Amino acid sequence: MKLTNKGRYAVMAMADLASNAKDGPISLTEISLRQNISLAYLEQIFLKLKNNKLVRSSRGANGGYVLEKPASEIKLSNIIYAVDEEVKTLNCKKNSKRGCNNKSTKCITHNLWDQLDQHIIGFFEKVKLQDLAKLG
Amino acid sequence: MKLTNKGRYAVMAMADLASNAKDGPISLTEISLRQNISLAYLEQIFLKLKNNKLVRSSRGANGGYVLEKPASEIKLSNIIYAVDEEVKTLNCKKNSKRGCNNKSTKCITHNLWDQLDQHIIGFFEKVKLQDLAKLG
DNA sequence: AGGAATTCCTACTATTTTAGTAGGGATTAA
DNA sequence: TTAATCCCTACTAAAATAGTAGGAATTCCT
Repeated sequence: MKLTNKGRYAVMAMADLASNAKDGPISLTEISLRQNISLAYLEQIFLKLKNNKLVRSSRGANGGYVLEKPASEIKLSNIIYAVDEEVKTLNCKKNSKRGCNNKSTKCITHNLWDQLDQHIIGFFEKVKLQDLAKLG
Repeated sequence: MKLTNKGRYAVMAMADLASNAKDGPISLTEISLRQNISLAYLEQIFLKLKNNKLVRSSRGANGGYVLEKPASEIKLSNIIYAVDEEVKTLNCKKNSKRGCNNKSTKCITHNLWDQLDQHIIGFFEKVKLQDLAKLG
């Protein structure tokens, strides 16, 4: 599973959005200052969040982002998935001669890693953005 | 959490040791062939496994490795820990000005990530090497 | 005694991934 | 018209990963 700073930043930023909700949209500049994440990096992250329909944007001055759905309906797995693309611990490389080639006894750990993935995904499926906002 | 190929190889190799146990020690050459992992890489891995008292070695011709303890007493977390050193998803960097500095509201995800670590560790704590050997 | 098999140990290196920067364009409110 | 903001792509530096290389030490076997 790719679980990096980018994923963490995304969760942080979304939690920020949720807990600082106001009338209009919230600009990345604000989030950048509050969460101490570089603006340019946030832009990249929000591009993906937007493409995954987790936030809605309005452009121009006073523009910014708002949650696309209520915080109670956004699962953390959605966020992680949006920015990290794959929610798998490790791919047993398809065309590699090394390691797992997914047949018979070669990769005894294959199933194990799959199970772990499910575990992690399950964890993030359970927690909603709303749950996090309470902590902030 | 650092959960890479090295960790997976380590688990594979240990499972191999467990399920191919015979009278004498098993050489890395054998494991290398069976599991399709380079010998030199296996050597590095087994150095760590040995330092962590998971295997015992005998040198020289006909040398090799045996499990230090019964497979029923070796937890996967022991193995992962031995080769990957840290079992944590992400460190909120101590001296970084970026991201979490672990005070107040800055890092709302800090606790979350800690919980996830516990989840993953718990997973690997439950499974014993013996459980894996059955699969192979 | 000598050769082959094996572990032991350290250092190096190529590749990939991550994290972040840079720069310019498009849009909108005031 | 200007400033703020989103939008988008490309680039880059640093870190981590995966693996190689090479030789030393040890032990078995003939």
